[in-house]
Amino acid sequence: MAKNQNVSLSVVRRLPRYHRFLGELMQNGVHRISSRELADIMGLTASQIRQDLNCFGGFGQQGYGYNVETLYHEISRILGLDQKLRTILIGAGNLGRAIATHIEFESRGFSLVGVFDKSSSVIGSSVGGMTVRSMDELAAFCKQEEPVVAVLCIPKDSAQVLADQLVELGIRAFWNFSHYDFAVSHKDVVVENVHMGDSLMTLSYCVHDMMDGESIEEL
Amino acid sequence: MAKNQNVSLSVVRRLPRYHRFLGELMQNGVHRISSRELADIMGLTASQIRQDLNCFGGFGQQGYGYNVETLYHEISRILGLDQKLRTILIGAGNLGRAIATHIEFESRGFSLVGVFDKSSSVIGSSVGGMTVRSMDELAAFCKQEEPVVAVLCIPKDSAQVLADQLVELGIRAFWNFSHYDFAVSHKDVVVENVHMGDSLMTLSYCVHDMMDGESIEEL
DNA sequence: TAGATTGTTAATCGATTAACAATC
DNA sequence: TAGATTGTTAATCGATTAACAATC
Repeated sequence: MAKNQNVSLSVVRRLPRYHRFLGELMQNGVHRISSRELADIMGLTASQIRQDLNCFGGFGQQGYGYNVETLYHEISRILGLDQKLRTILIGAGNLGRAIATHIEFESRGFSLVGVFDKSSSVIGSSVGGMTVRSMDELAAFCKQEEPVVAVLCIPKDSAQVLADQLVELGIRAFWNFSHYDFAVSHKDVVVENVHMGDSLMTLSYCVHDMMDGESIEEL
Repeated sequence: MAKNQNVSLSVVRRLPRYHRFLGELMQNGVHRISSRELADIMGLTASQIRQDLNCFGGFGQQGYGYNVETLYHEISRILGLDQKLRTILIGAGNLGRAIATHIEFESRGFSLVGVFDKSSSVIGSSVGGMTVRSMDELAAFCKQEEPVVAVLCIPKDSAQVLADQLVELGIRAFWNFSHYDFAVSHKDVVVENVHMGDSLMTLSYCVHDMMDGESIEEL
């Protein structure tokens, strides 16, 4: 039924934001919303919202708008949030521990089943109710537990070395926090990069751009 | 001299990635590179690289290409990495502490000058060589130290409440890790959102999309 | 029914790619 | 000089916005 053939990444990246706003509307007891109202709240155009949603099907009703609960659940389904992709996290340093404890994997379509590190100083310690395992156990663990997703919270060089090995062990998707650039990567493997350093540098540019604009005051 | 008038955000977001690859080339002792070679390494087109760079000036030389060191330093300058924007971090929970210790602010144009939290259980503790301050000290601290950037590692509701107050105190830019959506925000204030939850949900979609494609095997 | 709002097609806008003259 | 590669203009592609007939 779903007509999600080749939906562009631009559209897909907006879905979680729709999901977030619709969840909030639900909490506020709003049951019905038009594309125009939602557009005003989210700072988009009504056209764009209707175009985006119609990539996946006609969820609205002419003359009425959209039912908030229905749309929320449809988007949940489209994103696959009802699934539980078995996930391992590699690198239990500052960042890895924060992500393991801070991120709600379960409500986002994932299930964190193992945490690994190479350093004996953290192996055996507890992170988010999970015992950190040695990298030596990785292969056996993957054979037994069959995780499909790996969260990489390790330095660039380790990521580069580990990537191929993880694909060999059955990993099909990476949530990559390392500075290693997966851009040119394996076929049939999905990579989502979270390059915080890049994000911060972009902010730096924007701050200076804004401040320059102030002093010169162009026409 | 710089002709960076209204450079699109698409271009700006590619600059940190150029910076990263050029830094690596430098480390590998490469002194000269053509747009074609760089494009091959980065998985872009040579046209795009030349277009991007020419938003800021002609850094290359016909028949030769680009000098790696020169280009690296030019991009550093364009991004403002030589500056040190005074920055405070709010929220010393799991994520806040990880960001304070894990992110290299100094090499990215920022200088972390204060960490704040409202919880007495972390106030006074040390994070990345800094003592966590009480939120009660925030106003006085801002008056004295004049930070311009705030990193928000706090829950959505706190962020919503705090945002206006921080702008009042002179904050001009936010690096936002909260689920609060700054999209429709103050004028003359820059916001860079790092919505990890959205990123993870996007990954969920992509994984299912890839796996669906496998079983159906479409023409 | 009349009013409202969708789904969808057409028009516009912006970003990417191709082409090539300029020039090192 | 001849070869290579840029800077820049033109062509293409994709994404966003506008318009409107369909319909609840």
